[in-house]
Amino acid sequence: MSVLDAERLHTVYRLLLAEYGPQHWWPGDSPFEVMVGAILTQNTAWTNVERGLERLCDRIPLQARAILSLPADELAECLRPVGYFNVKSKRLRAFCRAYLEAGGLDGLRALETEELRRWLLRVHGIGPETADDILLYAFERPVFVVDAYTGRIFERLGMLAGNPGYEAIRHGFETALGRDVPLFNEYHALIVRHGKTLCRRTRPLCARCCLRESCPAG
DNA sequence: TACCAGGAGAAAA
DNA sequence: TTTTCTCATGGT
Repeated sequence: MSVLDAERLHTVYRLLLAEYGPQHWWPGDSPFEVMVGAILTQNTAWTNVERGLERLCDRIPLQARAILSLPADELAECLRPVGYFNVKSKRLRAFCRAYLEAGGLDGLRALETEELRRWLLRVHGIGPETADDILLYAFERPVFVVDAYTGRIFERLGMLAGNPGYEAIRHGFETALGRDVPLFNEYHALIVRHGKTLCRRTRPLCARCCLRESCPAG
């Protein structure tokens, strides 16, 4: 049973913010760069994404038409440091085609949040987490991003149980916290920061975890 | 050396 | 419908 109540979630947020400080996400100069980064960072460390973006931007401007103008194999070669470069080359091209067909940034901005989310999920290579990354960090829509760290950390805190699934967890956070874009932005970034630092599967259960002494789960 | 990373889609059961 | 497999470079 899940117990994602507002008070406990805010307590965890305050602890994380006190421990790590503001994370200033997303690291991208434009909404389009955020969207590209969201696709490239799937199951990949951000440092690898930065290398790939740098190689890509050395060749072309970071624009949908320019990306599509690159032959698929050359795009993949640019993306080699990212990992999964053949897969991500196809996904990025699919996104760029859909993006242009939808009328670019203005066309997508005109869509209501749920409509935009459905549009994103229809694009090859964009699943729930990537769609929500894009909604929150590129379009500033009040959508909470759930990732593997979220499930891992809040299960350990006793606030999630029984593998409730992506949508249920997302709904739980959004219901408890309200539609607060700055809070969602910082909270997800802090979860990732904490997860990277202390909560890998192979490490002891939050041995030095900043949440341990003040664990909202008691 | 082995494990993991800011997942998603295809294939198999 | 649910579970398992595949994609891949770079850091720890």
